[in-house]
Formats: sequence, structure tokens, C-alpha cells
Amino acid sequence: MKKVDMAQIAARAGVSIATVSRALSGSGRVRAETRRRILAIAEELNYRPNSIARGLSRRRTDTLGVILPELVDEFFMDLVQGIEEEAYRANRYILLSSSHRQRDFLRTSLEFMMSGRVDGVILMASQRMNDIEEIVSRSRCPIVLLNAGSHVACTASVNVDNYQGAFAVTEHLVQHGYRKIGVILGPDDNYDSAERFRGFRAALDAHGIPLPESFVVAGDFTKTSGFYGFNRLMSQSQRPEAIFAENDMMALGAYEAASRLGLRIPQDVAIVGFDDIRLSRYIRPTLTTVHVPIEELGRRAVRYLLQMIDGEADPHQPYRLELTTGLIIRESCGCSPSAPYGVV
Amino acid sequence: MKKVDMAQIAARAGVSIATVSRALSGSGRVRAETRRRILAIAEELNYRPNSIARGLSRRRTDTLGVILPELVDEFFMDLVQGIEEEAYRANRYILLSSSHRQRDFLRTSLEFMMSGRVDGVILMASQRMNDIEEIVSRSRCPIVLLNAGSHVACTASVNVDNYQGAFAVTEHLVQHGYRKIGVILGPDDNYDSAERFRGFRAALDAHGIPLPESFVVAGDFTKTSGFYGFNRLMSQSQRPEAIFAENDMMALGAYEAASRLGLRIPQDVAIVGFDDIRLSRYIRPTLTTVHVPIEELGRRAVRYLLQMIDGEADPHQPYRLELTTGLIIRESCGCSPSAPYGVV
DNA sequence: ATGTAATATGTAAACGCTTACATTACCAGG
DNA sequence: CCTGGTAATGTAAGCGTTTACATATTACAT
Repeated sequence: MKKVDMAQIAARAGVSIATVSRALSGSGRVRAETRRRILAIAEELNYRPNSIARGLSRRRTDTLGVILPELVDEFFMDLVQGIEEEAYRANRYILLSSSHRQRDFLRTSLEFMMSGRVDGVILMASQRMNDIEEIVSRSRCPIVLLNAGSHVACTASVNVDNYQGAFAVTEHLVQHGYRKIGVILGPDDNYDSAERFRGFRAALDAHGIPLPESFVVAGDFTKTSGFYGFNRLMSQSQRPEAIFAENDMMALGAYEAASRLGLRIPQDVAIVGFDDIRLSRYIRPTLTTVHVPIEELGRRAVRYLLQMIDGEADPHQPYRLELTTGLIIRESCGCSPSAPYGVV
Repeated sequence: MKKVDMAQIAARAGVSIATVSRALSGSGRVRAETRRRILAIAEELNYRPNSIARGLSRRRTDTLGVILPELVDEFFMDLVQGIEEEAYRANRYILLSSSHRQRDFLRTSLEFMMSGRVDGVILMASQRMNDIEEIVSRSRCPIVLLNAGSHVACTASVNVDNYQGAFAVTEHLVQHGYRKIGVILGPDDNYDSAERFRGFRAALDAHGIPLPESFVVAGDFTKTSGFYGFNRLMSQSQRPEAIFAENDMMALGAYEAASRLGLRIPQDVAIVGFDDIRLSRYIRPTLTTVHVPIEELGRRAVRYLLQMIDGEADPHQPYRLELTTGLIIRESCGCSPSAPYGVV
């Protein structure tokens, strides 16, 4: 199939290229009859506008760049889904790139963004946010950050309200009557983790519940770290009655550790997580956790990015959106009798 | 940050645009001293080539299109990962699009591919492969199909050897001594499913094991269908001793049904799956299944696509690659005593 | 018919880069 | 000092659109 361009259509229709362009793009005025003729010819020739050329000329690509730290993860999957959907709705394409373990992350991102390939970028850097300011300042197109620390105030960001979610799920434990509540932390330098801990802590404080140092153990969001974290929490004389794992994967590790130790959930120890990954519904007992509206996160990011691109929002004015999280009450907190099984 | 183009560099360096281009692209001859000067200025001005313009001129975009039926699924996630990695290695970008439940699938795909936005496309259509021939024939750039039926012979495709995998896992059941083996099928029109059944059947035949009609129940690759499929298989007087679920999700449903009926796996009934999704390692007993090299699938697709783009492979010559699958022996077939738990 | 304002179309200049071809600079051998 | 060859650089023509501006056509009121 050979390529067909406007010139060919113009020739056949006996008009100039400009008229063809106007007819096809719908902008500008063209006599109805002429337009019809042009459209027919375009159809017949199976014409598709060359979006590269169009991009050059219009100085926009209708493409959004998405840079994520990784791809293989339920979180990112949902995120991409949300982003793609919203972009599709707005007739935009998605140029996807994972940052490949930050190998030369800054350089790659900049390269990416400044190449004129995209009209805007959705960027989720993991930890090291130090570069961010620089990236943003040197970038040539609007950027929306995902889950940026609250200290990043140089551009738009869409975030999850970790604090509120952690507060809620912790409070739920308290309402169950638990007073000895332990926590398995996420990575040190992780913003989400820090916020979750803040919410956890605040909920305890709000109810006058003490938090002994021994009830706080480190973790890193991996299943294994949850396993060991649980073991450490439960191997002391003073055992917690309930445990808040700062994410679901660690809760999963805790499940396994519990099973190893012959401890029943929630009878011997209640466990709650954070994230509401799919797995949390599949394991038994089902996991009480905090739902994070990931797809929504992606969609909102796209929406705001488009606003910036379309000039409805000022890219230079900082903007911060926090999406509320929702408590998902299942069995692991002790709420309902652990139903044997069910079709999910 | 204002945009800087070659003209500015040329002006500063006191040379022509052409020389700048040559210096920057590395092609063509430029005096070492001049090149150094130009590079320095480019650096200083923080110049990035405009890839759109470059694309227009060179008639290539260094971008690969990826069209998938969905995004949210472990399979696609891994696939995208493999594709992205390999593309990154070759300095290509990925333009991602899900086909949104085939809503006007053909049109979208064509639009996408023929817009000159990409140099080639990796396409995974789900069922209805009827359009494929047409899409391929009308396309303007090389295409690699993923998991295309063997009847599709109009272009390149990379596939998984479902037959061989099913044969292997079935044979494994036979070696366990099971003679009454049931199967829960995938969707009717699904190519993978058909191949898996063929392999299953062949393995039974090879060992002279009969397959009563009642041991074959329909399913559709969902967990729920696995649940009901299991129930149907086990609610007859003549019960199978082992069950081959054509994918892991259905095996998962079968697990739940078994638990409901108070049947132990593998003591009362062995279960094996296909796909080796992550979950298959997390459930207890761990699931014996067939590993599908998904990332590899993606990587291979990219590799061949690049060959076609670079003219090393003829896009018009059909090409078919089948990746072998691997048997993953875990607990659900009865192989090892069902260990209580372990850190995975 | 005629002038005026709208409407329809054409012309040509971008957009930022690559590249074939033309030109100039340079150097060695005669 | 000239000649020819090679290396370095310049010129300009694309690449396929969009779009500002110019021009041609039409419609309508007078």
C-alpha cells in the first residue's frame, strides 16, 4: 500500500492543498460540495493524514508521555489503564516509558520530554525526588507528577491521601477494641510510607493509645519484609493484637508468617493492609485494607495535564490534588466471621 | 525554557545548519575542531533535537506501536514489560494503545498504524481474527502478531506453544498414575484454548487413556467459570481424580469450589493450570502449571519487528515463531507434600 | 448593473531537520 | 605556480501539514 498525501487528493479534486487541508480538518470554510468531493476522494484513496507532519506544523503531537518507575506491578498496571482510557477519550496517544531502575533517570526523562515527541508528561518518579525540581524547571512541556512528596511544589501533582487512609483503617482497628497495635513500615525514603505512618500515629494519638517502640518494625513494601516484620512483632513477650501493614504485599507476607507460627487471623492477631490490590480479595481470610483509587489517579493526572496543554491551566502555577482513599472492610480485621469461601 | 533549534547553534558557531546537523548526528564529515565547537554550544544551549522534525525528514519515528486487547491483566503487564525493555535497548519508543474491547477495533488500529506515527506495530487481537488479514493487507508498516492462530499466515507472528505445554502437564498427571482426568475448557473461539485442548487430548491418547465426554466442561478463562466447571465435574457419580484447568484463573476458581465441597487438593483431586501467573505461587497448595514465557514473547516480537523495519527481514514473507512452554511442578498435582507455608 | 461584504479558494511561508549536490579550502605532486 | 583530488562546508530541496494572507468568487442590497 503506497502512501497517499494531500497533494494527490488535491490534484484529483482539482483544488489546492490548502483546501484539502481545510476540508479534512474541518476548520476553515470550504464549500459543502467541494468538501464532499474531497472527503470522497480521501476515502477512496484510503488517505490518512501523516501525524508527524501535522505535528511539526501544528507544534503539537496529541501524544502524552508517561514515565513510570516500573511496569510489572498491579499498581502501575491500573495506573496505565486509567491513563490510557482517559487519553483515549481525549483522542490522545500514550508514549510509555519505564525509567528502568533510574538508570540515568534524569537524562532519559529530559531527553524524552524535550524531544518534542509529546505535548506533556505524566511522571512518577519513585524515591529520589531531588532531581524533580531540576527536571521540571528544564522541561519544555507541562508535567504532572504522581504521588510526589508534599514538598514538591514546583508543578502539578496528583496524589493519594495516604494520611487519611491510614488514619481510617487504624481507627477501625481501634473501634474493634484493639489497643495493642503494631505496624510494619514501608521503605525509609518513601513518601507514601511516611504519610501512612503519620496517619497511623495520629489515629492512635487521637484515641490516646500508646505506641511502644517495639511495635514499630521496618519493612520495604515487599512480601518478604512483611514476613519477617510479622515475625519480629510477634516474637516479643508483649505481642500486638493487631497489625497495620503499610501495604498489602507485606500483609501477605504477614499472613504466611502467621500461618507458620500457627496463629489464626483475625482471632489471634488482626491484620490490615493498604492498597487494596486484587490479591487482597483472593487470600483467606480476605484482607481488610485501604482502597487506593489508582485508575482515578491516572485519569485525573491526564485530565489536568490536558488542561495545562490546552491553556486552561497555568503550567507554572503549582497545583496539588489529593484523592481520598476508602476503607475496605473484609475479614482480616475480625469484622465478619471468616466465611469459608466464595466466588469472588 | 525556550526552544533552541539548529539554526541558533549554527549562528553561534558561525557555520551552516547542515554542518550542525552533521556534527550532531555523527554522520558526514566535519572537522574535529568544528564538531567540538558545535557540540559545546549545543550542550550550553541545552539543545535537544526535535524528533518530530527529524522523523518527518528521515521518514522514520523510532517508535513502535503496541496494540493490546486490554491492559489490566498479569499477562499483558508482563508482555508490555518485555516489549518495553527490548525496545528501550534498541532506542525505540513505545506507543501504547489498548483496543478497548474491540470497539471499532479495525478502524482504530488502522488509523493508528497508518498515521505515520510508528515504524511498525505489535498487535495482539484477541478472538476475532477475521479482520486481521485485512488489517495487515491495508497497513503501511510491518506488523508482528502475537498469539495468532496458526491459520493466520499473512505476516509475522510470535506465539506460545500451547499444544506442547498442555501435552506436558497432562502427561505429568498421567505419570502420577491418574487415569480419570477432567478438563475445564477456555472460550470456544479462543485459539489458545483450542490448542491446549489439542495437547491435552493428545497426551491422553498417547497413553491410551479414554476421555469420557462428561470429563470435558466448558469455561471461559474466568475464575467464576472455573468454580462452576469444577462443580460440574465433581457432581457426577464418576468423578475425575485430576483436573486440567486450561488457565490458572480457572484453577483458582476450582480451588475455591473444592474448598466449598470440602475436597482436599491434591489428595482428593489434583488440579493443574496453565500460564503460571504470579498468583499460582501464592495460593495453597501452590499450583502446578505451565509456564508461558510472556516477556520473552514480547521481546521476540520486538526483535523481529525491528528486523523487518531495518530491512533485515521481509515484511511480506510470513514468519511464525513458537516459544516453548515449561512445566512448573508445584504441589497441586500431588508431587510434593503440601508444605504448610513458605516465603515465596 | 454595481458596489460591498461575505465566502471560497489559492499562494506561499513556516515547522526543524536531513541530505544530495555544489562549492570552497587545502594539500601534494608535478 | 598550477592541477587534481580529497576533506570541509554551504545551498537548497525536500518531508507532509497548517495557516496567514492574498485573491477570486458569490450573494445581496441598492
